[in-house]
Amino acid sequence: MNPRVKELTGGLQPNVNSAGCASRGILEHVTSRWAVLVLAVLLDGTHRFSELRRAVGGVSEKMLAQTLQTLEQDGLVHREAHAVIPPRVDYTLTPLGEEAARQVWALARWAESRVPEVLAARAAHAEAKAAGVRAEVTTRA
Amino acid sequence: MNPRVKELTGGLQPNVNSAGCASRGILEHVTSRWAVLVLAVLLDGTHRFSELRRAVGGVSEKMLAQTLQTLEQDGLVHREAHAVIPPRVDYTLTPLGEEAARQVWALARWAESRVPEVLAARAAHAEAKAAGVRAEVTTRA
DNA sequence: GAAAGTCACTAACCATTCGGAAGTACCCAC
DNA sequence: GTGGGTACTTCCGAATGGTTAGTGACTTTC
Repeated sequence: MNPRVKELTGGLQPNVNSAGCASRGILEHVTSRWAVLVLAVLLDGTHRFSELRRAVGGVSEKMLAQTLQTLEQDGLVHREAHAVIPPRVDYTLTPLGEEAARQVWALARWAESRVPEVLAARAAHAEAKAAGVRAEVTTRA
Repeated sequence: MNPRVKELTGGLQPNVNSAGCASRGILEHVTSRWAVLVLAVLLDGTHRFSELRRAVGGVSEKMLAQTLQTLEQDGLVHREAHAVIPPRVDYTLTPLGEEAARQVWALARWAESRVPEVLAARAAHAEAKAAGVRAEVTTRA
């Protein structure tokens, strides 16, 4: 496609780099703070609300409920409410959700495997900053 | 390992599901709103600040600067400032950053490929909600 | 000369989103 | 009666993000 035409028409293909593109919103949902963790946990199979709550350390019931609702709306998670008391709701990944979950699961494993390197980088950066060696491009008077 | 012992000691392996774990922070940084996009763009190679600003639609200079700083501190991005006027700063993925970038790049492509399905799910969900078919577990009086 | 432009940030202030705490309904156990 | 279980919802404050203006050192234009 002629680049000028693409620029004028905004392009016909989804592009996460385009601010108004639907794929941007989808990506934002999937990579949001709690969704990443919830999706990865659900890869183990169906979970109840309280099971998810316990599995994902630090999440509040509010944020969990909110996250699950978003994932359900996007069609990534299937919610099944049982007509029982106490209430029981099961959450399961849809096929679409599984695709996303596999990817964020790998990302989570990557983060876990790289803790020493990142911690070392942070320490080095803090040290360099304390020594004032970071090049200053725009110097404050 | 004995599950009881693991529970008491908090586990020795990094685990994103554990709220205080360093890997949680790493994952949060990598999956933060603008980092995902910046990492994916940098997979194409070194970029200047202004190039990144243009490539990632919708990001402000403030958020871009903030995101790049975080990525630099985590050791995912290498920042190289040139002693020239106008200022010129180049950003390049480190080997560590490349690993993360490849994963979020794949996720971005996935999001782009699944726009129709997600939009359909959202429409179906809105319709079901309007029809009031979502099962209510805790009914308001 | 003044004004505007380049670039990569930073500061100040306001807007939006997220988080903490409490509440909801209906049951059971002590 | 109190407290527990479950899956949410509501209210209000805290935190983050967005907008706007500013910074410095130069260059170009009028």
